[in-house]
Amino acid sequence: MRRPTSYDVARAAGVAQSTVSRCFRDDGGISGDTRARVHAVAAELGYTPNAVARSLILRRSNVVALIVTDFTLRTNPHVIDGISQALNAAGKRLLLMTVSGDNDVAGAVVGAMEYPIDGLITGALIGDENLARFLARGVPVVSLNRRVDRARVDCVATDHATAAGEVADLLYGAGLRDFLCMTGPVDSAVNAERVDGFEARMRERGGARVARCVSGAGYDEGRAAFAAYVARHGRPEAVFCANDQLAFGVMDACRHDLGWRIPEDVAVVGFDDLPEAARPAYRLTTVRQQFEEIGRAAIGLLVRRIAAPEAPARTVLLPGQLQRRASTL
Amino acid sequence: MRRPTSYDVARAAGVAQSTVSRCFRDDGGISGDTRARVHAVAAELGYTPNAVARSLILRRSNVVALIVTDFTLRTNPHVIDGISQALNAAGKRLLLMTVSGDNDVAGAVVGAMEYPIDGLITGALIGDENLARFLARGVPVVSLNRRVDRARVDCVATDHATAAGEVADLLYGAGLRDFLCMTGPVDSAVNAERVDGFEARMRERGGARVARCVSGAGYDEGRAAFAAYVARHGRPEAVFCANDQLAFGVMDACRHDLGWRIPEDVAVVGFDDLPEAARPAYRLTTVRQQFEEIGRAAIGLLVRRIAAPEAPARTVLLPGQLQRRASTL
DNA sequence: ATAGGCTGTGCATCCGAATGCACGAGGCCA
DNA sequence: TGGCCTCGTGCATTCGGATGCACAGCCTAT
Repeated sequence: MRRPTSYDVARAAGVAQSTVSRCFRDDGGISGDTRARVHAVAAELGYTPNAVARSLILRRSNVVALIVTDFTLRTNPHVIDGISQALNAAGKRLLLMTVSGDNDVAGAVVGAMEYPIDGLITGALIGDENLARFLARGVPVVSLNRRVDRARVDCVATDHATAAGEVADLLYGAGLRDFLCMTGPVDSAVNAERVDGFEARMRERGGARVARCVSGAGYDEGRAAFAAYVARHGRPEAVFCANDQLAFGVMDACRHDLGWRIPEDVAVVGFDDLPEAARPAYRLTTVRQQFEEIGRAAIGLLVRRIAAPEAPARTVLLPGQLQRRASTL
Repeated sequence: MRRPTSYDVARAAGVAQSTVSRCFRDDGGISGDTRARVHAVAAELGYTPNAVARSLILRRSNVVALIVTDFTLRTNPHVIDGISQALNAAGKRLLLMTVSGDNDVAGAVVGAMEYPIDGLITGALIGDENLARFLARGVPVVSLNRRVDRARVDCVATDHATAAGEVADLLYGAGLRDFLCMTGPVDSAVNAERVDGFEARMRERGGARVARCVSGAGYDEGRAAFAAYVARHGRPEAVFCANDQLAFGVMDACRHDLGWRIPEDVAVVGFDDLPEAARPAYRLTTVRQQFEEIGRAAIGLLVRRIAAPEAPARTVLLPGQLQRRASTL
C-alpha cells in the first residue's frame, strides 16, 4: 500500500535513482533502451512521481491558486471553466479557495502562502498588504475584473465602462432621458465601473437625468429595491442594471408587481448575458461578457509573467458585446 | 525574495530548527517563553511553514482533490460551495480538476495520483481501474450522486428515486395518466434513477402510460426535443423532466412554440429547484436538492474514513423536497 | 595503438520540516 | 549534598526526486 518511489523502480530496473528521475523528466541524456525499460518497470509497479518531493527540490509546484468569493454567483463558474481549461493545457493544477468573510480571506492567504504556488489569480479583494506578501515572494498575481495599481500585478477585465457607454448610447438614441441605475452593492468596483461609465456617457450627451438605486447583487434584492424605489420616486423611462440578475428582478417587479409593460412603459438593460437573458421569459438587452476568455487570458498573463517576472504590468481589456433584445425599443 | 525557512527563524531566534518546527506544530514540549519569541521572529521575517516540505515528511498533504465534469452545470457550484466551506472548516485545501473528455480524465487522475492527497471526491465517471488505483494507495474516495459498489468507497446522493416517486404520486393523484419523461442524456445515471423511480411508482399505481424522450441536458436541447416529440406523438397530460433546465425548455416550448397553457393543457415538473423555478416566469413544481449539504456530507464521509480507513462503505441519501408550484394543478 | 570527444549512468548532495532519542538544566526529596 | 525525575531543547535522520560533477565505455581521428 505504500506508494513506490523512484528508488523502488531503480532497484527493480537495475539502474540508479537518478536515472529513473531523468527518465521521467525527459531531460535527455538517457538512451532509448534504458528509458523504455524504466518506464516498463514503473508501469508494472504503479510508480508515479511524487509531486511533493519534486516541488520541494524545484521550489515550484505547478499549482495555481485561485481565490474567489462566493462562486455560486452565476458568472464565476464560466470564468473558472476558462481558467481550468487553460491550466489543463499548460499542465498546471488549480487550488481553489473560496472566501466569504475576512476570516476566510486570511485563511486563504495563509493557505496559499504555504505552497510554492506558480501564481495567484484573485477575483476577490484580499487586501493590499496580502498582495504585497505574494509579490515579495515572487508569486505572480493576476487580478480578475479589478484594476490593481501595482507593479507586476496583471489584470484582465471586461471593458465595463465602454460597454456601459454603448448601453447609454442605445437608450439615449431611443429618445429616453430619465434613467435609473440599479448599482448592486456599493462596494463592488465592477458594478461601479459599469454605472460610472453609463453616467459619464450620459453627461457627455447632455440633458439626461440619471438616478441610482443601491441594493444587494441578486434577483430578490433587485426586485425588492426597485419596487421600493419606484414607490418613492415614480417610474423612470429606462433602467440600467449592473448585472442580469438585478435586471431579471427589475423586469419581474415591473410585470408582476407593478403591472408595467417592457419596453413600452420602461426599458430594461442588464449586464453579463446569462443564458436566461435570451429566453422568452426575459429577452433582455444586455452586454455579453466573454467569461471563458477572461479565464484563459488570466492564465495567459500568468504564464507570460512566469517567463518574464519583471515585465511591466499589463491589463487585458475584453470588449463587452451589446446584445439588443426586446427589453428595449 | 527567497522565502525564509525554519532554519532562518531558528538562527534569528537563537534556537534549533527543530524547536521552530515544534512551535508551529503546537505539539507541546515547548515553553511559552520560547514559543512567543519564535513566533515573534517568524512574523518579523515573514516565515510561513512550507506545506510541501511538511507534506513530504508527513506523507499527507491536507489537500482533497475534486473531479467534476463541466461545472458550468448549474447544480455543481452549490455542491462545490458546500465542499469548500466544509474543507475550510477542516483546514484542508481543494484541488479542483475539471474533465470533459477521456483525455482530461486521464490527466486528472495522473495529476491527483502525483499528490499525497487526503482524499478524492468524484462527481465524474473516472473508470473502475482508476478508482482501484486510488484505493490501492489508501486514498479515500467519495462518489457524488453515483453509487459505486466497491469496498471503502463512500457515496452521497439525493434520494432521486423516492423523490421522483413523490412526483409520480402528485401527478397521479391529480388524475393524470398520460406521462412523458424528459430523461436527459441516456448515459446519465442520475437522470436514470429519477426517471426509473417515477416509472416504478407509476407501475405500482397502475393504469398510467409513461413515455420517454431522450435529449441533451440543457434548456435548448429540452425545448427542441420536446417540440419534436409532440410533433410526432401528440400532447401528454404531464411532463416529468430529469432536471429543471429541461423543464424550463419544455415550459417555453409549450407556451411560446406550441401555445399551450401550463398547467391547464399540460403539467410540468422538474428536478433540482434552481432559483428561477420559484420565479414568476416559471413557478415550476420541482424537487429541491440540498446541494450544499451534499458537499458537506461528502467531506464528512471523507473525514470519517480518514479516521477509520477500513470501515464499511456508507451511503448518505439526502431526501429531495417536493416544491409544489403553479406548473402543476 | 593512443588521444580526444561524446554519450550514458551513478554518486552525492540538496530542498525544508518532522521527530525519536539524547542530553542538560533545574527542582525536589532524602 | 547527591540522586532522581521532569521539562525543554538540540542533534541527526528522514521523506522522494533533481542535478552538478565524475567517470566509464565506445567511437573516431591520427
